[in-house]
Amino acid sequence: MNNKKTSKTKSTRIQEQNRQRILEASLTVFSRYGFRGTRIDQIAEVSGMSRSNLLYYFKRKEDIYRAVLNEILAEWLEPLRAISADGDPRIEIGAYIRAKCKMASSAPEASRLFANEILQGAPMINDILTGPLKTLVDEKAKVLQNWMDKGQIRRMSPHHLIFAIWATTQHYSDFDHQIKAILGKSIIDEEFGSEAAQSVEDLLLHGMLPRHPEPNID
Amino acid sequence: MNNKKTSKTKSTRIQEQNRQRILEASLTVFSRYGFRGTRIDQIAEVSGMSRSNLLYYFKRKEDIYRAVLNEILAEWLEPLRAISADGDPRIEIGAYIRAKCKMASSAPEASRLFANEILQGAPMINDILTGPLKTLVDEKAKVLQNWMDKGQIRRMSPHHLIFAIWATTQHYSDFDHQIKAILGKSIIDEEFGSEAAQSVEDLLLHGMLPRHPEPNID
DNA sequence: CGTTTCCTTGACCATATGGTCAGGATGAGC
DNA sequence: GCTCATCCTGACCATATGGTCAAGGAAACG
Repeated sequence: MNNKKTSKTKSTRIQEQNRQRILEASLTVFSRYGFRGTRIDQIAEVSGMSRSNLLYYFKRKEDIYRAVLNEILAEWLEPLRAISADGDPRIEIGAYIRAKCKMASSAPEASRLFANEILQGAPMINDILTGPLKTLVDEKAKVLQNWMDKGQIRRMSPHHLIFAIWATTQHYSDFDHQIKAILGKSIIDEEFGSEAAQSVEDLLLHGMLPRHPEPNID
Repeated sequence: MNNKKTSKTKSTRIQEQNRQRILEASLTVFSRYGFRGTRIDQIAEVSGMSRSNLLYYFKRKEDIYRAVLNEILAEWLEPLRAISADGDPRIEIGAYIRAKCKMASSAPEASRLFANEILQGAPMINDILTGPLKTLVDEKAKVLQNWMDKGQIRRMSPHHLIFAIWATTQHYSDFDHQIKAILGKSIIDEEFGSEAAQSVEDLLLHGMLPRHPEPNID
């Protein structure tokens, strides 16, 4: 039953395939309707397999949900982790913003899944938010604070700055439908994606960099 | 008190009261679980009345949902409408940002309801998004554009600027739970609310104002 | 008081939904 | 081909859910 039986039972490529198929379909449906609003049959339909078969791979609806969540969680936080205290803030934060925009463009459903989960009170990932996420954010806030102390970026609340980056970038995936209604363009569209990325990066960098064009301190 | 009871027109204070009670409870539940994830019984429970009685006032779940949506829609767009083309951009946009933050603080559920509706593809308000909302946004985008042409704010995509304001302000209500997990503070808390408002206003204004401290051009 | 209209309720129904199960189909190794 | 483990399915079940209904209260109003 348990995957990984060390040597032999390799979870049979077919198993690997179907699990993946289910997870992909689940991401689509869960990201749209949230946990409670999602019906197993929908996932089955989207994944193109019978509900019975789907339940053969995941005993419970909640199991699928948690699996999807876990699968994208690490990758989701990666860009923030990548911010280096030793780098130049313009470069580091600029890269972070671009990475987040890239993700909004290439994985909008993941963003919406988290949005949905948070909206519903984060019942499944609350421990992650208050644990690893908080730790990571606090750590990077210190990095920002350090840059501020050195005068490399303007003095402001580092936490709020992080929230602003999250908000502006994720907005393009979470509210994609609204933006589509207003502009007729979607973040999925690569061209619009880079246009949005540039806008956000420009606005935020200008907002956080000191007014007097900071002399190169090399 | 009973001014208009003679004709068959309802009003009937008791009716007015109960409808309101239902709408309030509905906002709470719908904003959390979205349309599909919400159960009528939940609304009944939160509103403190029997499901039968609730269905006496609203025949269908969808009727309640639409009613709530409509009730808060106009008020939701009001701040954007209030932006005056004749004012100073710093004042106008600053006021807009503060108004949006205020709403995020005082009516976070309304924000979350919209967020949920958009996430689910805006099935109920798509016509509003592509109609009145788009019109309003386009109109205000022109106002911004005009300010840019006059050099009062930096040149950038006005639409993306509006999105950035929406994103940063609404983030505090939509992702309140996440912020609470990280900072231990909620946008509901008045003190934190104004702290957030200041941060956002400061960051965005600095981001959009020209670098060289714009001389008063009065 | 009686009547009328409005308000509330519990019982009821059809269907949707999450989840189980026994057994049949399929494929891999022999 | 044969065997066994894996894979898949339709039938089935218990409960949840949206929604209806008839009838029992309460309030207005003469």
